Amino acid sequence: MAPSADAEDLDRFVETSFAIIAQVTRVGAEYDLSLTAVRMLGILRDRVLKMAELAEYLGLERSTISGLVDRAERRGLVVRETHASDGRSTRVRLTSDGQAQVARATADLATRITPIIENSGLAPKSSGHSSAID
Amino acid sequence: MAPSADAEDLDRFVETSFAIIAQVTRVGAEYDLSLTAVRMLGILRDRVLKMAELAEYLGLERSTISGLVDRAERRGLVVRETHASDGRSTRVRLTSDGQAQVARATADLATRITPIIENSGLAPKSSGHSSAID
DNA sequence: GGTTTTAGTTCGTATTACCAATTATAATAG
DNA sequence: CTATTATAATTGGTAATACGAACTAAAACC
Repeated sequence: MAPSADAEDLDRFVETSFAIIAQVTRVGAEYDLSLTAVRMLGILRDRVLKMAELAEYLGLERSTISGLVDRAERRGLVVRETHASDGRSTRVRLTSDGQAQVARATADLATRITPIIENSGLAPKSSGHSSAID
Repeated sequence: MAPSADAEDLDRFVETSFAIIAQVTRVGAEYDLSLTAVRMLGILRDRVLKMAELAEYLGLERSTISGLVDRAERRGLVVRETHASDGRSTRVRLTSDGQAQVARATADLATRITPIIENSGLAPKSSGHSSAID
């Protein structure tokens, strides 16, 4: 089950990952979004999450998420919605504008990432299929 | 040549990359090093570079590198060496302490990354071989 | 010698991130 | 049913990260 990777493969995989993140960062920069902001918007593509859940997904402190959402909200990319039955809880949702930007950015990304994969020494494992970007 | 990736593969690759970077970030945090600091030290593993070259490798401004190297130098991980024949040029080199930390961190990383690769839907392309982590 | 390039640094500002403390709401105990 | 405890998120303080513009110092060019 799955030909496991040796030390060189690991190095190559880390290297390729850095290259990809560099591209994500670059595309993000074109939209004036940080890597973290891009990650957050990517996660919110198909979900509505509470602040604490976002923190969990991103591996960051709740206080960091507050600022992150503040800035995204100020730009109209996301909105905060107060939970009906629990007044403490806030849920974050992409606006339609946010959705549009994420869609465009994702398309840009695909273009940039393809050549990296082709030169990575890594290949998709035939067709397993089970997408989602988070 | 090389079975090229479809849209789902791209998504999966981006997702896996984020997962890996999250692990690199986590291991870095254990050594109190940022993702960028880890990248820098990784690059310097087998090289001595000028400030401007480091900026190039990392895709950052020279002014950012100044601060980054400042902090790493303050901790004894790297040293600045003035070029003999060109008084403007500074070269950055890992100290032996820096080398030791990078070696340890790299080993830690391998442990954490292996399972991600196994579940990534991606596989090393047989044996091409040509390592290096930068 | 004087101007122009090149290499790095410094300064001001915004973002990112952490931790500790705080506010507001909910749940639980007595 | 108030009083305590727990949970959700925010605020404030600090450090690191990153940028661009302005600056210093050392070459290179003419």
